[in-house]
Amino acid sequence: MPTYGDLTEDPLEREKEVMGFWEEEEVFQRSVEQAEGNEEWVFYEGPPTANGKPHFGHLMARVYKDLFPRYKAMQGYHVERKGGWDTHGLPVELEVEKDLGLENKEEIEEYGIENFVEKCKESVWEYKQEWERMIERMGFWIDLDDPYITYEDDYIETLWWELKNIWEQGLLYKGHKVLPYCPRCGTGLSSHEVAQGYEMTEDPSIFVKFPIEGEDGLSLLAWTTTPWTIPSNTALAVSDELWYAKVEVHGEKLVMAKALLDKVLGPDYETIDEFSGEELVGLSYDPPYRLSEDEDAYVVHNADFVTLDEGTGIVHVAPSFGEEDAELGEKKGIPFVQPLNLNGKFTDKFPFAEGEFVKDADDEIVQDLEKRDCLLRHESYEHEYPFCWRCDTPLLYFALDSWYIETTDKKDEIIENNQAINWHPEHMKDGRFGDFLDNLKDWALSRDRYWGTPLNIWTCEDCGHELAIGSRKELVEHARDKELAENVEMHRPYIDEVKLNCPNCQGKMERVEHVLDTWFDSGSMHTAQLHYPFENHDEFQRLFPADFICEGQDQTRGWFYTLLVTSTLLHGQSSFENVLVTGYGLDSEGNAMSKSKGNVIDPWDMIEEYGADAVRWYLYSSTAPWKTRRLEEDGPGEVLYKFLDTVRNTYNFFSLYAEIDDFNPEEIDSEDLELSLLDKWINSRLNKTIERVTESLDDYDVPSATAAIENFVDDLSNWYVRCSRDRFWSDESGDDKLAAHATLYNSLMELSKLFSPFTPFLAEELYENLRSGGPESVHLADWPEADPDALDEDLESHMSEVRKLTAMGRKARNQAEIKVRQPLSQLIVQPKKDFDGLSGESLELLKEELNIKEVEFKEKLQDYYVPVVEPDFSKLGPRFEENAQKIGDRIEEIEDEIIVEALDENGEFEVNLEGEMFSVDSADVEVSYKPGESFVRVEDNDYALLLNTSLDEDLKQEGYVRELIRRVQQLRKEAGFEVTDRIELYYTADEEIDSAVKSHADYLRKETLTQELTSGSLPKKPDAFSEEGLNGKEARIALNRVG
RNA sequence: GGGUCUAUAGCUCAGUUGGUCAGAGCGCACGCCUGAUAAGCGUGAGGUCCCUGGUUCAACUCCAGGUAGGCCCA
Repeated sequence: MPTYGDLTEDPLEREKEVMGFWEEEEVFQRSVEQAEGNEEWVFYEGPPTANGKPHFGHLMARVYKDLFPRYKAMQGYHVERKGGWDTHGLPVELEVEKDLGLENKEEIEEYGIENFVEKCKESVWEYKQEWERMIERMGFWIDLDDPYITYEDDYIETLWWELKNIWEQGLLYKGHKVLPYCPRCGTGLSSHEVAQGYEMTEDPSIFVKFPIEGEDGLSLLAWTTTPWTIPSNTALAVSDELWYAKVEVHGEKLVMAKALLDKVLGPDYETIDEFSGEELVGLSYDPPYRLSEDEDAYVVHNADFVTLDEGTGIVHVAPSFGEEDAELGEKKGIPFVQPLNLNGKFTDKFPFAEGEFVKDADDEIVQDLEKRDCLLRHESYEHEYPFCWRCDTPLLYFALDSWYIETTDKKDEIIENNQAINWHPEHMKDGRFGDFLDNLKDWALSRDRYWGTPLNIWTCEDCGHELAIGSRKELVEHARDKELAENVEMHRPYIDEVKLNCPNCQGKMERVEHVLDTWFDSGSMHTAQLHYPFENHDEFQRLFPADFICEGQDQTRGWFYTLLVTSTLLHGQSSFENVLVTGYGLDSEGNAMSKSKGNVIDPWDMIEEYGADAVRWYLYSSTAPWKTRRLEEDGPGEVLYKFLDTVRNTYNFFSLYAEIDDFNPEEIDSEDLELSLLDKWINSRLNKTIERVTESLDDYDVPSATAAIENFVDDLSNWYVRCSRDRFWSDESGDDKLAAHATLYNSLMELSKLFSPFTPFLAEELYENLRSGGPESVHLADWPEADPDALDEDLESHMSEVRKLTAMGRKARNQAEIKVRQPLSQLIVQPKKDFDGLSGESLELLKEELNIKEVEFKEKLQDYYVPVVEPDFSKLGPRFEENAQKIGDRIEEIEDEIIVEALDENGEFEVNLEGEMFSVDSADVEVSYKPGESFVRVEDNDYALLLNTSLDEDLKQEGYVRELIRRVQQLRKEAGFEVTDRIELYYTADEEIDSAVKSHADYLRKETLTQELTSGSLPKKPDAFSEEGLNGKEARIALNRVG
C-alpha cells in the first residue's frame, strides 16, 4: 500500500533533509556519471576568491550558474562542473598587509617575502568554508572536491606554457610606458583594472601663467587639475589648427585659445591680437619650477590632442605623468623629469615638497604658485578620476618598465571571435563588450608585487639575453642547480633562487622580478584547469570550448575579456560559445549595495528565514537575468507563502485522498483511464507548460519559464483540484475517481521535474514522496517532454471561457448580495461573440461552481426584459397644458406593460382623468427595456449575463441545508475529526429548517458522513457542539463521532 | 564628453511583429468560498505608459531630440 505523507511544512527542515539525502546518495556525482559518454555540455566556473565572504552579488550569478547546468543535465547531456578558486593577486596581498599591519612594499620586504607569501597562501582559504557552506546550502551543484586552484604548480606550469607560446609568437614584450600606477601598492594596473575604479572626486582646478621669454609681462595660460605635476612640466602644447588670442585682463597680458576666452576669463577682457597656433610653436617660456636644465625643455610644441573641450587650448605637458604627454615627449624629444619615488612621494629633486605624497602636496604647490603670482585662477573641479580598485588610492600615471601582451596585433581576430559568441543579452556583443574590443590596448601583464604567478622570463646578467621558460622540464634543463629547479615551488621568492645558464654566453640568468596580472590566471582556466598540454589531452578536446559561462556584468572587462584574449592567442577561437551576463542587485531604494553605504543585504538572512528554494525562485521569477533589479528583503517570503506553499498544499490534498483510497500509480494503465473533461484539460495545460518552460530556458528567458510554471500551479490548484474535490471524496471508488487520482498524480510528478533545476529541494521531496520506481532522485530523472497528443488548444480556450463565465456569475451574485451557498434557479447567458455555448461536463461544471440549477444560452435577452415607460413632459406639456402633470402621474402609475401593449395595438393609449379621456401616443412617452426586477445583469465585452435572483420555497430550503452542511463541516474540522470519520448529527431548529432538513436528509447525510440524524434533541455531552445562525434563523448542532 | 541599458499603478515587474494591452503579482478596502490550503476567488480605489516633436488612419510600441537613473569608458 503506498504511503505518501505530507510535504514538510518548514522549508528549512526540508532543505536540510534533502541535503543529507544528496550527500548520502551522492546524487550530484551520479547525475554526472550516469551521462558519461553522452554529448558534452561544457560549463566553466568563473573562480571566486575565498579571501572574502560570499555576498549577494555572487548569489545573483550563481543561481543561474546552477539552473542551466541542471537543466541540461536532465536533458541527457554530460555536464561536468569543475569548481575553481582564484587565489593570486593584489586583493589577497592587501588583506595580509592589513592583518600584519604592513604599510608598503619596504615593510613587506623587511618582513620577508617568503613569510609574506606563505601568509597569502593561507589567507586565500580564509573564507573557503563560508563559500562551501553557501554553495551547499543554496543547492548549487559544483564539484568542489577537485577544483582547479590557480596557485598550484601545475596550474602555473600551464600558464608558463601559454606565455612561452605567446612569447614565441612575438607578442610578449617589455615596454616603457606611462601606466596607471598605484603608489600605495607600488604596481601598475591594466586597463581592465583601472576600469573598476573610476569615482567622482574633487580636485583643484588651476590656471597657470607661463611667462614667455623675451616678452615682458606676456604669459601663456594653461590649465590643470593636478598641481603636483607642475614641477614636472617640461613643455606646453598648442594646436596649429586652432586660433589664439592675446588679451589684456586687469592689467595682465595673456595668450590662450580665442574660442575659450569667455568661458575662462568672463566678459572683462580686451583682445589685443589674434593669430594661429602655429605662431606659438617654438616659443620658449619660463616655468614656475625649473627642474630640467635640458635646452630642449620649456618650449611650446604642436600636438593634435589639444582641443577646445576644456582648459585654455594650451596644454601643460609633463612627460613622466601622462600617456599623451609621454608620447609627445618621445616624438619631440622633450626632456623628462621624475621628482617622485615609487611611493608617489617627492624626492630631493623637488626639495620644496620633499617626502610628501603628491596629492597631499597639491595645496602647498597651489599656495606657492599663488604667492609667486603664477596663478590666474584657482577653483575646484569635480570630475571622475581613477582610484586603485582595491585600496582606493588615487592612481598616478607613471612611466614604468612593464611587460605587455601585444593584443593590438590580434585585435581583428579577437573581434572576429567575439562575433561567434552568443551573448545574452545580445546587445553586449556589439555594445559594451564590442566597444571595449574596438578600443583594445596592449595588455599590461606584469605587476611589481609578490603573490602571483611569476613571470617566466630570465635575463642574462652578462649579455642581456632573455629566455622564456615553458615548463618545469625546461626550467631544469637550463637551471644551474637542477635539484633546486626540480623541486622548487613556482612562487616568489623560491623561484627567484633558480638561476639559469645563458644559452648564448653561459652567463648567469636571473628571473625578472615581476608577477602576472591575476586576470591572466583566471582567463587561462580553459587550458590551465586541466594542466594541458602536460596531461589530459583527451579531456581538453572534450572540454574546450565551454558551451556556457555565466557571470556578473562586472566581468565584461574582466573574465569575459581575458578568457577571449587568451584563447584567441592560444587556440585561435573563443573559449566560450554562450555567455549569460547577470545584472546588478540594487537595494530597495535603487542604490547599488556597498559596504560604505551599509545597505548590503546578507544572503544568509534571507536563506535562514525563507529557505534556499524561496530565494532561488524569487531571483528567477523577478526579472530577466541580465537586468538590474531592486531587491526586496521580504521578496522570498512572498514567493514562499504565495507560491511554494500552494504547491505544498496541492500535494497534501493529493496525498490525503490517495492514501485513503490506496491509490497506487503502478497499477494504472494510462491507456485505460476514462478521463474527464477536466483531466484532459489539465493534461493539456501540463504539456503546454512543459513546452513553454523548455522553450523559455532554451532562450535563457528565465522569468517566462517561471511564469509558465506559476500559471500551471494556479490552474492545478485553483481550478483542477477545486473543481475536482468531490471526485476525490465521493464514496464510490469508480473509474472517474481513479482517473482523477492518476491525473493529479501525473501532474505533480511532472511538476517535480519542471521544478527540479529551479527549486531543487522542494522538487526532490515532492518527487520522493510520489515516486514509485524510476530513478532515486528527481535530479537523476529525464527532463519532461511535451506530448503533442495531449495538447488541446480548443479545450484550453473553452475552459478559459468557463472560468470567465464563472467569474462573471460570481460578480452577479456579488451585486445581488446572494452568497454562492444559496442555490439559484437560473442564469441566462448571451454571448456577444462567436461561441457555441456550453454543454455536458463543462456546463455541469459552471452550474456547480455558481450553484445554479439551469444555465441557458440565448442569442437575445429580450424575452427577459420588461418595458419601462416614462412620460416625456417636453411633449406632454405643450399638448395637454394644465393636465400634463396629472397625465404624467397616471402614466407612471399604470403598469408599463399595459401601456406598451396599447401603444403596440392601437398606436395610442387612453388616460382617464376624472372621466375625461386623453389620448397619449408613443411620441409622448419614452419606452426603454430593462431586465425584470428579479434579474441582475452583468456584462463585459464578451458576454451579457442575467441572473435570476428569485427564491422559491425549494431553493430556500436547499439554502438552509447547504448552510447547515457548511456549519457541520466546520464543526467536524474544529473538533479534529478525520475526514473519513462517521458521525451522529443532532440539531434543534425551527419548523422551516426542520422541514428543509427532512426533505434533503439524504444529501445532508452523504455530505457530512452522518449515520444517525436526530432532530429536536441534543445529547448531554456531545463531541462537538455549536449554536449557529442559519440565514437569520437560530439552530443548535451537536456531533458525536461514531465508533 | 562617448558607449550601453533602463524609465509603465503606492511597490516589484509583464507588455511579442505599431491595431480592445493600458496589464499581473504584492499592498489597501469591501464581499465571497473553503473535508487541501496561515491558501483561494470576486469587486473597488490608482497610471500624462519620463518629456517634446515627428512618421502613421492609428504610437506605451517606430524615429529624432531632451530629462533622470544604473553600469562602462575617456
